[in-house]
Amino acid sequence: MDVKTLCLGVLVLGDASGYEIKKHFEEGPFSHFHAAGFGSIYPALGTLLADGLVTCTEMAQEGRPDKKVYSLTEAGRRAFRRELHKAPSPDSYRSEAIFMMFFGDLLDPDHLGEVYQRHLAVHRAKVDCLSDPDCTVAGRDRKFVHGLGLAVSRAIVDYMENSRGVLFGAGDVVDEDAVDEGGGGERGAETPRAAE
Amino acid sequence: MDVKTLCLGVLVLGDASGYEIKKHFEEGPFSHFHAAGFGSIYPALGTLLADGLVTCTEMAQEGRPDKKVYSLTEAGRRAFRRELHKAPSPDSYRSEAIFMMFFGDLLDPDHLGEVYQRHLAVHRAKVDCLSDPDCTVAGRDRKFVHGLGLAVSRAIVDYMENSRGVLFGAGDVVDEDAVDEGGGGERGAETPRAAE
DNA sequence: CAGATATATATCGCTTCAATATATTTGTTG
DNA sequence: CAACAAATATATTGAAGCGATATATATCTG
Repeated sequence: MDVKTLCLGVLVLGDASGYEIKKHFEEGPFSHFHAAGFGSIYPALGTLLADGLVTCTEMAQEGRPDKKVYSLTEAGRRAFRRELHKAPSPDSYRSEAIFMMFFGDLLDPDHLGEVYQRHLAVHRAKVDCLSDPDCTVAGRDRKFVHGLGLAVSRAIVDYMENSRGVLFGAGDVVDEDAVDEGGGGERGAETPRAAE
Repeated sequence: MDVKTLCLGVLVLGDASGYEIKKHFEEGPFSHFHAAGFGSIYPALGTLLADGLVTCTEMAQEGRPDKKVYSLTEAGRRAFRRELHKAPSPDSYRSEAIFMMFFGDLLDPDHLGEVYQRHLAVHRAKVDCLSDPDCTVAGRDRKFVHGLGLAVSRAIVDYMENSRGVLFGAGDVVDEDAVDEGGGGERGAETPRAAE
């Protein structure tokens, strides 16, 4: 399944521009199980347009740059359903943070603590986001997928909180305040201190 | 973090050939959170060799084709530790199966049931594999990562079993024996013909 | 008023992936 | 025992995708 199909999937939910499609992968309901960057979305939309699977309406807006809003055609909808009926390729999960923790014995304890805290913070933020009532979705299948994402993130948070000692060794607990956010400045909300 | 670093990580665990490195990503402890194919492993090993981060011993074995066994050099070990101290890039999880279930309303009910059963079977197999005492690893950090993988797979299995009704709708239960897989076979099992 | 952030599209080069080619041995099955 | 499939082992190639970057403008923040 390529980026073309992913784009068709977003367009099933409603018309969108390339920029908005990317936001769907970053923030929307797709963010838990797929991703795509500009470098693949724009060429994909070009191909889809050439193949007649989408149409494009240029919206010259005052202020912001022109917006190219893409809509699914009937042929596009059919092509999407056809793709959905193929056999799914196996899941792939990649986590550099977990890779680093796996080699924790080679790591500077401070850095290990930072990687651990950051990873935990990311998944806590995900739980918060998915628990937010604003974020609820319509339709039984959407609800199912939403719940699955929440269950996984909760499992990660629970495990990491309860098995902290396995990673850091009992009696050798790293000072938690030392690993305060400071310079990183990405999406991670402030780190609520862990259970102790 | 590129494939070169991933290969160095495998070689930290012990000398290996390209073929064996790939098996580590398919079956070993890395399989839960990373992957790499031949098309990236062999070029990566070539670069590492040219950079002096690994050495290569050609083992002319009777029977099977020659085996090129790679070993980490001191420079390689240093380079690996340096890489490990960079900031990890965010996790990425991609699942075509979940994508399909998300659009379950557009799917043939048979195909939806198949995708669901297959996905559940894959994660049940993962739980079995990780619960197997043969599979236990040494070292507190390895144990931590191992436990994390198990926790996630368990959460997926539990959620999918308990929330079956959300996806399929109460009263419209799909026959379970139709797509049963048994415990043992993992990905390679025979493909029951899909719709089309 | 400066600088950062958000909206919006697009391209380039490098990395990575899936498929395929080659060669040999071991296991299976009719 | 011949025929075939599967495992062991390395390598290449073409296509796809990702990260970084360029461009342009508007709004928000200090």
